[in-house]
Amino acid sequence: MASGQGRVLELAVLGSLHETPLHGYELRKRLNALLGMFRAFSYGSLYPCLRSLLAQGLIAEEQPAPTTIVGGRSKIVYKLTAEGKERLQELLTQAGPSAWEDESFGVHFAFFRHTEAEVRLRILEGRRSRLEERLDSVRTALARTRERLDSYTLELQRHGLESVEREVRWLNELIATERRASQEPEQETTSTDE
Amino acid sequence: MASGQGRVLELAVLGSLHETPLHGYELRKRLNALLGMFRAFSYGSLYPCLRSLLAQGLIAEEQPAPTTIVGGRSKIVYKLTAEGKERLQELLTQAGPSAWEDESFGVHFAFFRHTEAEVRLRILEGRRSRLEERLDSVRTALARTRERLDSYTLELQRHGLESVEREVRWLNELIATERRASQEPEQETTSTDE
DNA sequence: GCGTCGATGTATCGCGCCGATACATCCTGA
DNA sequence: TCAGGATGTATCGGCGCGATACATCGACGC
Repeated sequence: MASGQGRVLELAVLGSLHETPLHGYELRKRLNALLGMFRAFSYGSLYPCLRSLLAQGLIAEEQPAPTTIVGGRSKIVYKLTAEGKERLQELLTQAGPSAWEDESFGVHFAFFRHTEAEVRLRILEGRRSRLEERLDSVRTALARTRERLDSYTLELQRHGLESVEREVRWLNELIATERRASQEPEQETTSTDE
Repeated sequence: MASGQGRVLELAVLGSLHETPLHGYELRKRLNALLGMFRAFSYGSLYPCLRSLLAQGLIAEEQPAPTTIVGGRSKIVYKLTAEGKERLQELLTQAGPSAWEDESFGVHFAFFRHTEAEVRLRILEGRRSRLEERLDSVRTALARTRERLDSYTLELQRHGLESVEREVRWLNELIATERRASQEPEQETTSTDE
């Protein structure tokens, strides 16, 4: 497949490094603090990702003042290159399934600050329809079920349905807010900052 | 690793086949109807899993009346063997991290009907403390954050926190119900526990 | 001074499982 | 009549998690 379809990590790393240079260990901490509620980043994917990004020239090692280093303490600080910033912008522009699936939506959302309003809206709507389609399929499957389910299965269904419905409602609010915000500034063509 | 640590699929397949014999396609539909809100089972893992279970003798192919088959229509129906039932019981007895992690908890819960009350309780409590520990780490990381976060990041945190808190509350209710149910047969000690 | 324990730090390996894809048959409807 | 959709089995690439292995550091007790 065309490179970089499912790489959630690439966006996560590039996005984090955009704020400030970091080394692997702290990068992971940041990421888990930011998205720990949704997913858990691990070294097993982080370091290979950093290596790959380094090889692509999207990030670079940053040397601290070498005089202060005494014991040759290894601590590799990475920073975004110009190409990396470009790539990040490119990733932030993409509004496709790779943006609104379970694993990736949170990451994309976390960097919405750097995303264009139009793209934000399309991602939010994409996620919403993804969830609604899931609700549909589960509901119809449930309705077609002949045998009566035990109470645990039922409770699991109920809880799952409720969770997803709740997220849909959350998305509805976000979408409404986005729409409102994009129409409010009649005068002035909005700030195309950075 | 000792075999069968992370295999959520094994339990899912064995558990489903315990109800009634099924073939791959329908097995997947069942599973996705049952757990589609939490995860999506795919053929890419289902068929290899079936093959593995078959090789282990935990499931077996079931022949329909061969006279009615005309065109050599392939439709491989699997059923649980005696060993399979044993293995299923074994899996249902295990209350460990492999039971209360995100991907596996739903599957274990879905078959709680066949699980001992004590094991059910331990899994529910394990899941709860898993979530609380996650809440803790994210909350403290958030509190330690110096820089002020943008509104999107904040909203993501808020939503994530709320979702997890909600699940904890759900678990609390379930645990209370389990406790009540296990004490009902005795005269009540008016337990003011916790 | 000495041991140990936890946090910091980089790195790799196995492999479970997903998504996409291919291919074949059956049924339904325009 | 034939296209399209549901049914059905199967494989391949590869992402990313969990476990693990090291190494250094500061803090603590003793």
